[in-house]
Amino acid sequence: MVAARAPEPDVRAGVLKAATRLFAAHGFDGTTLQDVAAAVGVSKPAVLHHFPSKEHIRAGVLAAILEHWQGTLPRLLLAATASEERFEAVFGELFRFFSADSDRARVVLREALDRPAAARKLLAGPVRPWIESIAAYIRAGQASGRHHADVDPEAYVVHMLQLVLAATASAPVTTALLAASEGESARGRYDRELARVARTSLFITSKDDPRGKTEHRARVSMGAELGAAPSSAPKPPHQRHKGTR
Amino acid sequence: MVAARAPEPDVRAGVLKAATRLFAAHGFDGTTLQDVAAAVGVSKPAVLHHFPSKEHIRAGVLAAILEHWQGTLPRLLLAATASEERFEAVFGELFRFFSADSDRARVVLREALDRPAAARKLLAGPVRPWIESIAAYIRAGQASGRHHADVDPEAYVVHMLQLVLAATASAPVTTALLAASEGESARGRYDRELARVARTSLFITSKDDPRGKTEHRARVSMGAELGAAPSSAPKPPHQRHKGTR
DNA sequence: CCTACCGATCGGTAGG
DNA sequence: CCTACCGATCGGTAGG
Repeated sequence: MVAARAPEPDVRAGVLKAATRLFAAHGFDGTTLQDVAAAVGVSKPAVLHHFPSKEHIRAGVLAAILEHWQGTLPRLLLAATASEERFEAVFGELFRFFSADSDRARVVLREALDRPAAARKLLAGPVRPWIESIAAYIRAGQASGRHHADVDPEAYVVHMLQLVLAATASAPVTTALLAASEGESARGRYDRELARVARTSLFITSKDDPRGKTEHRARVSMGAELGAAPSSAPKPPHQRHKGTR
Repeated sequence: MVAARAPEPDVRAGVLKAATRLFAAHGFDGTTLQDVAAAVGVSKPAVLHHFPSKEHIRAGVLAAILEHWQGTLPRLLLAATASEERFEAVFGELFRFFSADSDRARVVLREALDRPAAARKLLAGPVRPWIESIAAYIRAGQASGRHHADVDPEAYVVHMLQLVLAATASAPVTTALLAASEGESARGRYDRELARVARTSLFITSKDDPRGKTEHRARVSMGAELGAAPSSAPKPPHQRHKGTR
């Protein structure tokens, strides 16, 4: 049949991938349709065949990020039962997702800067239930004495979300300030301190002295990706079908 | 005589002020010289008389922010002697500076996104000594047992800088998620939790129980701007009088 | 889907 | 003569 040459089997997916990278690096205004077309390997009108306008590409990029969380978060919240497990599951997945492709963090951050009104609606709409359900877990942790009593649950979640976003997005810039120590890269120090801040400001540690880590502390980590090696492999969303009843 | 009407006594200062606001809202690429000129009330060539190019305006905006800290931080670090005072002085000034004009935070954040290489050099150059000196104070606090032993000083400072920047820059967006409770606005909850996260992840509190604050905690606040509501009692966050129970 | 274009608007600069 | 601008328009390029 036709299609003797197919440098990109799915132009639409290629456009979204290229646009995510280009929007992250240069912003929406700083990226031309020609840039996107060249990155995909097609012509500019070809891009506009799959997306009616540049604005539609922006919407598509953001929708792809949003959809990941709509499919992931409910499962995470249902699967983990213990408080520490839930913290590790949600915070770890949050960190891993944006760390695996930091362009996503930059795109989200730029969107908040470029179109605050639209971002507000997104937060007030589909994002709000996620925040609320995590906040509810924090309240349960406060009631049972595992979490600091003076934590403002919603505000805490918002700040941690923001911190992970900002830290991931600007890691190439900010890690320039950190020297690599023996056995740990600058990025390793950076990521470990990020997790420590999130954990320490939420959990009440039984031993709050300088002596060292408790097993509790070791448990509440963010998995192998954070502990030692730089996360090279984005975790495939391979899991059982949903509905953990 | 000259200058019958003087809508702007200092065009250069007016350009910097307007450009800061416009770059913050729409980005460098999203702002035209005509936008800047119109905001100042002069013609576009008039703007280009004071700044050889648009790029020089960008440099001027960033220089103004940098100069504030070059003049402020050394004094703050010298003035405050006690550990808590130093934390309050530096963190409070950091928060107040960007909170007083959140456009500055957005401009800095955008610069880190738009020109990571230039931002890296800025951090590796004039910013680095600031981070190092604050980190040295944290190490002293660790040695005397006031700060958590597992804090990574440089990484902590970088993350807190980032958190204040991101929180201030996107407050108009993110506070949409927080409801105002009795006696405290959504922004008040937001700012208070920000300070709490910074404090709790650094200081070892003598009493780490849910009972309430010590005088120690009250001291380590960020001044009148942040402590709008007297945080004397642990406030029940976010309760609704009607709705789902 | 490409080549060939359009209305407009960009940053920067001419003469007066 | 200098400065601090203005009205008009330059060569290129944007999204569509």
